Amino acid sequence: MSVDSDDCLHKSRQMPRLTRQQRTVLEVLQQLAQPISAQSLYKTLRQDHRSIGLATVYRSLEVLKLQGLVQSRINRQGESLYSLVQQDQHYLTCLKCGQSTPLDSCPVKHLERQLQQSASFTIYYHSLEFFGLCQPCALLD
Amino acid sequence: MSVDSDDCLHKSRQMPRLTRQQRTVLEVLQQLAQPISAQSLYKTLRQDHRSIGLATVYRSLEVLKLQGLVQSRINRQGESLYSLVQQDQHYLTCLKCGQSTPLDSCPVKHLERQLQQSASFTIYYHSLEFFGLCQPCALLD
DNA sequence: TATTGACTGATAATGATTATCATTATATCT
DNA sequence: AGATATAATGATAATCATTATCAGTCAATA
Ligand SMILES: [Mn+2]
Ligand SMILES: [Mn+2]
Ligand SMILES: [Zn+2]
Ligand SMILES: [Zn+2]
Repeated sequence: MSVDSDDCLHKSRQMPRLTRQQRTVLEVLQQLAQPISAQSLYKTLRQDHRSIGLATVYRSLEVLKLQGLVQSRINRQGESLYSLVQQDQHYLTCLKCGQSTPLDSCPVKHLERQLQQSASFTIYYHSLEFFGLCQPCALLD
Repeated sequence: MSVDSDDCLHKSRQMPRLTRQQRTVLEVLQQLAQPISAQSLYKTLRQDHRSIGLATVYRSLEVLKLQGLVQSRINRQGESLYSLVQQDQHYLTCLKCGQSTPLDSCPVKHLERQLQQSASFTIYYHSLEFFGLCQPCALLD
């Protein structure tokens, strides 16, 4: 009889329960539909009067990634954007103007499952992005 | 009758011929089998006594990307690595130890051609990478 | 050859991320 | 519970790849 039902969600080993700050960071990501940078997340929390240290924001995101809960991609300006792993979004990005258009579905879901089995590697998420020129930029030549 | 055979390689418009520095950067990438950072490329050229300014290295790489000749990906430390677009390499990367294992072939070549036609977007290259835990790191739990 | 605009390189500025370290919270004992 | 060891936090400083600046140089064209 489980007294603490939350335990069911975790592996048998001494998987450390998430700290208050780590849960806060996770909640922000859950409420957001879009990837967000660590800096923005930090500022968002300050405005909400739920401030946590900037270093802790970075550390929490790292922990959550290692748990397989959070993923990151790096935008044009070299800034990391974080989101839940279940957000599985991919983009066409223009090298000239930087505009990103999302694809309407993930083309490699199946491939990931396939790889998962062949390789001795636990896959948490993937990144896939196409780069080139959008129509307007291509016309300028 | 073409007097200058090199012209055949370029589009009709006034595609500016590459400058000496831009050609130097391109040559380094051609001789290398591995992606290289702008900083390393800069140092390599210094040792070769073919020095060009660091800013020019960055600018040249940008020009070459816009020409569809060069691609970049961002490594674990947030540093951009550059290579020729024809190098079509993808990795499994461990979130804990950072070790990257290359895949032995590109799983999305066909997909790229398919997208190219449907979308009004000129695709130069793509990035695809899988993240998770390698066996040793997964065992440590 | 003079004019014009693009390219270069030295250097300074930027800004996201990481390192440091004293403090605080949490877990593990007796 | 109280004592002790261990991990997490937050303020701040340090790092370092990249970008901005700007004066000087090169290259094309008339
Ligand atoms: Mn996907
Ligand atoms: Mn590929
Ligand atoms: Zn564009
Ligand atoms: Zn590993």
